[in-house]
This record gives sequence, structure tokens and C-alpha cells, in this order.
Amino acid sequence: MPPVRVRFAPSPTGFFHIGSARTALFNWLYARHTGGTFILRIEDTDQARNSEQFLQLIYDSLTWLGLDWDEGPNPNGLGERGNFGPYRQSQRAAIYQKYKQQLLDSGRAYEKDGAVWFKLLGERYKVFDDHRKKEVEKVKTAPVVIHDRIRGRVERQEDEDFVIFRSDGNPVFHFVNVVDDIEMKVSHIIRGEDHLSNTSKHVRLYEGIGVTPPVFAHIPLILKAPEMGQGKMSKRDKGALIEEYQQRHFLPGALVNYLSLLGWNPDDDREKLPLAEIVKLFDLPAVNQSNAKFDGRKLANMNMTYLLEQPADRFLALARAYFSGRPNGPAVMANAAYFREIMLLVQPKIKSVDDLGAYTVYFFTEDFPLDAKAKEKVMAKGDPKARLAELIEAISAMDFSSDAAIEAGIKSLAEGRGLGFGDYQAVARLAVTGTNTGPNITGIFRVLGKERVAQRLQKFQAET
RNA sequence: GCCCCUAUCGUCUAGCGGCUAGGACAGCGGCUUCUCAAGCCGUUAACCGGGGUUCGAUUCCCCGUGGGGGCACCA
Repeated sequence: MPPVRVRFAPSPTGFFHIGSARTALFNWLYARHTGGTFILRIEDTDQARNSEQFLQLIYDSLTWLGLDWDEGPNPNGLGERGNFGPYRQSQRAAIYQKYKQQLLDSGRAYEKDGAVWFKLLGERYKVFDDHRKKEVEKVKTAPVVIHDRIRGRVERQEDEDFVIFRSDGNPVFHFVNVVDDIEMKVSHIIRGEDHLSNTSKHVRLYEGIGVTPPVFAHIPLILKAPEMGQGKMSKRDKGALIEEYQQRHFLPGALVNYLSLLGWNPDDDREKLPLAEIVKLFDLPAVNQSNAKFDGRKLANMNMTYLLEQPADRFLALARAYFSGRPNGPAVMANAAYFREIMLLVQPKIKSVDDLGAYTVYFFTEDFPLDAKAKEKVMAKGDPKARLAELIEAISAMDFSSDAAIEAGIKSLAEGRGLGFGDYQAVARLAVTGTNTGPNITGIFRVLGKERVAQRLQKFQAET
């Protein structure tokens, strides 16, 4: 068996899409699973649409996801790794010329209308094409048989010559793709199913050049969620861009885990898997053949699961990164010990790092919002005003040294009146945080301190 | 229009001829009397249709239908 060499070959012509990330991931997983090589090749032949910004985005997104490449360009123009470069198609013109000449010389290509065409072998005939509304020349050929590692045997007729060099002198995708895969000794082409129909062209090109085609593996596509309409996910769909998850401070590991489950699964019921385990279990024949619809809720759940188990220091680093990007960041993080206590109090409660701001406002300002609906709900039950008054009266004598002490203080207050802790909890929470959700009220009391709690309770009483 | 791929709960999926069709997310209900978007427990919900093959089809084959993709001097 020749060594496994796979490649991810994006074009820097747009934002980095979740489908691209999944294709990159499956290639990366297969390379890591087999001990092979993962190549990054930049397909930047479309000069009109390329941009350096989008190129940088490819590097950033792959790096953020943890999909490191063994061969390919280095970000920031720092040269490249690997012995099969250059890894940007815009720098490989001489190689394409060489292969073009070879096909011309061997009679497998010809010039017409200023373009270079690949020539199919067989009897020619003309036919009117209804779809394109013009007469086209067809070639009688045997069907191309593709042995796909995921699809099995696929047969497709390739019956028209096609352009490999445009009249402006630039090579087209099919040609450069095949030439590069040959030159870079790519052993397995793992790509989206949208390329399955192109594969017959590619196989003919391999044959024309005189090289045995590599192994093909066409993975299913990611489709829009049902509520987002029909068809495959496009860049305009919500949740389609990797950048978005990065900005929302998702955990890349959670996204990778979720993506790996779109079209693949381990042999058991596990869903949350360490990356090393996915690498160990991943294989091409286990990949599904049908497309998968994207489910942002399941991703969000996965992200939350990962968040919950982050060690304290790691979570704190995530929280700092999040607040660093916010206007009130410096103020929020000014007191490191205070910040740490709040974040750890809140970690088990949030679904996503970007909930942190809204979820912790009341720790950092006296001017926090009051949730009207929550107020209505809390004030409608029992006699919250009486409870509030009792709490205000009792608080100066209460011990705030620990959660347990606070709990004991409120409980003894309640028991003296034949009430329960819960009778005080709701109104206290509303007065001190402005909401009816959040971490344990005892924890909030402790972190805020007796003085501020007392002030807030009084202020609320005065305003209600 | 032509070609290719595909088809199990709303969604991701397990199943590879005989199963009470399993799990997860979402939903719903309950518990947790310290709330809740968390946790725990429970629960609703699926084999697209029609023909075959077979003692027996969710499973194999064919035909429909649905879904997806492709049919450029885009990639």
C-alpha cells in the first residue's frame, strides 16, 4: 500500500463555510487515522474572485479548529512545508503548461476558439441539446466506472470534450485539480458529493495523462435545517460560517465533535468523543451515503457539554478572552479574584461563553436591568413584600462567610415563621439580580457581599 | 430536460433477513422545594409507496415518489 496522502483544496473566494470545514475534517481525520499526510492546497486560479483576506481566513479557521496540515503554505507568507510545492495554484503555472503540452503532443488535447480542449476518444456525432439550446458534438465512449470508497461502484457517461485551458490562457479547475493531485501524489480524494459528477471528467484526464486514478471517496453534503428552507447549506444561512462560531466563542473541540457526527458515527451510541478516539475509529467505509441536515441546537448542546467539563483555569481563560473583546472588559476583569469567583459560580449554568455578559451583568453594576416578566411572576406568588421586609430586617445579623452559613441564616429566618427557604429565594433573587434565573442565591449573596445585597434589597423595596 | 447520488422518529443516527425498531438533540411531563436556560427521571415520535425474491423483509432487487447534487472558457 502506498502511503496515504490526502488534501484539502479550498479556494480563497469566500468565507470559510461549515461544509468546507467538514470536508477538511474528514480528510484530516483520515490522514491522522492512517498515519498519512494531510496537505493544504490553495486553489487560487480564479484571479477575479480571490482575495488575501479570504486566504487568511482559511488559515485562521483551520488553525482554530485544530486541523493542522503537514504540507502546504504557512500563514503570513512564511514560506511553506512539504516537497511537492508550490502549494498555491497561482504559482504552479509552469507545471500546468508542461501537462498541457504533454496532452497536446500526445493528441489528447487540441485548440479551438483560443481555448484548449481535452479530447475524448471515440466516434463523433452531433446532437441538439435542449437544456443548453444549441447543437453540441458528442463522442461515443464506454462509461467511466468509479470505485468510490463510500458510494461503491458508480458509472457515468462522459461524452463531450471539455475545456482545460480558457481562451484567456488560464487553466480550469478540472485540469489543475487533477494535475496537482498527480504531482502531489495524492492517494485518496475525499471531497463533497457535489463533485461526484465531475469525477468522470477527472478519471478521463488521469487516463489521458497516463496515470492510475487515486481512490475516490465522496462524502455526503450538509443541508440546511428544515426551518431554513431546502437545499445544501449556503454561506448566507445562519450558522454556516466558521468565523461565526469563533466570534461567539464556541469551543472548537465541540464543533469538531459535532461535525464528525454529521455523516459518520462510531460503532456504538457514544456521541461526545475525545478527538483522539474519533481519530482512532474514523474510517472511510463507515461514512454515510445520505446527506445530513444541520442542527444548530444539537451543536449548541454539544458546546454546552464541553463547556461544563472545562477545568476552572481553562474556563477562566475562555471567559477572559470573551470579556477582552467587550467594551466593559477591563472594568469587569479589574478585580481578578472577584472575576474568578463569579465565573466559577456561573460556569455550570451557562450554555455558551457568549451568554456570559448578559448572565453576569448584576455583578458589575448597580444599574442592571429588571426583567418585567420575572417580576410579575415572582410578585404574584405568596407574600413577597413581607418576605423582603423580613429579610432586610434579618440581614445585618446574618453570617455571610460561606454559602452554608447564608443558607442556614435564611432557613432559620424561614423556620421561625413556618416558611421555607424558597419563600425568600425568589424575591431576594429578583431584588438582587433583576431576574428569576441564575446560580444559587447563596452563592450570589456571598460573592456580592452583605453590604451590596442589603442595599439592593432596600432599593427594591423602596421602588416596589 | 438529461445524468449521478440518496431514502428509519421534527433533526443526527443504530440496525447489515426473524428486534417490544435502540441512542442522542429538540419537544412534552415530572423530580430536585434554591430559581433556571443546568441536572436527574420519565415520555411523545420513524422504517416513503407499489411490485417482486424469500418460510419471513426496515434490511436484497425493480419501478415510482420524495430529497440532494451535477450538466460553464466558476471552483
